[in-house]
Formats: sequence, structure tokens, C-alpha cells
Amino acid sequence: MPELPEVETVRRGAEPHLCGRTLCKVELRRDDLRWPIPRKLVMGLVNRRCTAVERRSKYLLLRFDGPAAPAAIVHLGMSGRLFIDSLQTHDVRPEWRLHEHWRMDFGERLLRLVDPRRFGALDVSNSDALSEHKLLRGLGQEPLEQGFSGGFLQKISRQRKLSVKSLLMDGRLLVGVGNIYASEACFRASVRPRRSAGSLTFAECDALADAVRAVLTSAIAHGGTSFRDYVGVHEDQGFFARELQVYEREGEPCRRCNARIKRTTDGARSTYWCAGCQR
DNA sequence: CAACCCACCTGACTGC
DNA sequence: TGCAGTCAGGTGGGTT
Repeated sequence: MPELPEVETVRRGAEPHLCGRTLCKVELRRDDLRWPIPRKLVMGLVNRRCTAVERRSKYLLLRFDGPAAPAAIVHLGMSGRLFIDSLQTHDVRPEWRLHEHWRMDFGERLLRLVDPRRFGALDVSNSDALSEHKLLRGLGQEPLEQGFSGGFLQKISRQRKLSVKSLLMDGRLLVGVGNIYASEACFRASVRPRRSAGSLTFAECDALADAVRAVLTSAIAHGGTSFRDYVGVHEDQGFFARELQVYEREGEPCRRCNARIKRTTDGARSTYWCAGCQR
């Protein structure tokens, strides 16, 4: 799935198409993705104008005007993709794709969700309850906003025995960093991903914060990482895959020290790192 | 609490 | 060609 850079890429792609347009029809082909979809609340968005497309962590928030200013909360899970078709209001709508689960019709734009594995989510919340929504409440620091720094990482890592990679991926502490970018950030900071978080020096925390910011910023600038099934809203590819230093490069030479990249697994998830230049 | 581990689901790929 | 096994970008919930 999309990690922060992919979701942000989708957000930037969707915003100019949806903002200011009125939702004229919603179709749900099933009543649940990872969780039940509140059909009546979703239908309640019809005839309202989209006022903003925002992102919090890996969630997209489609804001609407009108009473209580509701927002659709969209998560893409592991395999979710959003597409936007441009068409005329009177045009016949396209056939449903395989694994297309819902679409929001904005007249001249059609927003479609395709998610084969159905780990994604769709919910609706009023704006004054949004920050306390079950899925959003308790989310950690945004890595590209004020407050993220070496000092922050230092603070959350003290006395912690979990691995540095697990720390970076714990959404209650820090959001947006998933399995790809956690490995990539550790590589950039020259820190072994399996080190205990509590063992990080202040200098390493600083380097790691810089690395997280840099890798996410660069990935956004490249339109995200797409290999396998992720693409942006217009099926345009992201080009960060070729910038990856360790992810899915097991056995290949490190671009910094030429040692072979290693892969280890924690649970069912792979971690990639270089024993030659990460300490 | 903290730190694991698993399930949820489909599809792509590998090796026999 | 077919089939079984493995793995994939997330994350809430259960167990230790």
C-alpha cells in the first residue's frame, strides 16, 4: 500500500478535481471493506460540495460543506487505488472494474476506489468529531510538520526496547512511515533497523529525523513508489522505485559501500539493510 | 504497559 | 499445465 508519499501524491492529484464540485451520486457495491461502511452516512454526502481534500497520516479526508460539514475518511489499506475519470455530466459511466467497490460521482469527475485485498476503509464523520474519530484519535506526529525532530525521536525512544524500525512504524508515535520508507530511512541514517530504539544516541536521532524527512520528501517529489499495484489517480506511475537504496535489493551491492544488501524478517515483514555501512 | 504475532483478503510469482 | 507454498505497501486486536 501506499505509505505517506503515495497517499500525499493521491491527495495532490485529487484535490484540484474534487474541490468545489458537488457530489451528485454515490454507489457502494458492498457494505464493508475492512469494516462496515455506513451506507446512510455516505449517502448523506450527496448534494454537498467538496471543500477540501486533506491527509492525516495515511488517511484521506474529503471535506464537504453544509450542516455539520461532514468528511469522508478514506484509507487505501495495502492494495487500494483511487482513480479519477474526467467526463461530461451526461456521458455514460464506465463499467465497473474488477474489485472496484465504490464510486463518488461529481458530474464531470468520477472518483473510483479499487481495492483487491479490501484492507481499506470508508467512513464518514462530522468535522467537529473528526479528530476524535476511532481511526484518527491517537495518531502520532506528522513527520513533515512542525514538531518532528531529533529531539522528538529522542523523547519517544528513551528506555524503549523495540527496534528502531518498529519505532518508526508505530503510528501512535509517528505516522506515515511504512515498511518501505522505514528501511530506507534507517539506511540513510546509517542505523541498523534492528537496533533497540533506546540505544540511539542524540546524533543518531538527529540523523534519523533528517533521513525520514528527506526520504518522504523525495518520494513525494517523485510521485511515490510504484511497483506492483500502486499508481496515482490518473494511472500515472510514481518514480521513486529507482531511488530505493535497500528495499527489495537483497543480495545486490550497496550503493554506498558495495556490500551485499541483507534481508531479514520480523514477523511476516521484510527489512532490508546494509551490514557494511549501517551501525 | 510494552512488545510481539496474527488475521483480514486477493493476486502474483516460484518451484516442483 | 497445475498446484502448493510464499510473499506483498497496513493496522487493530489478541496474547504473552
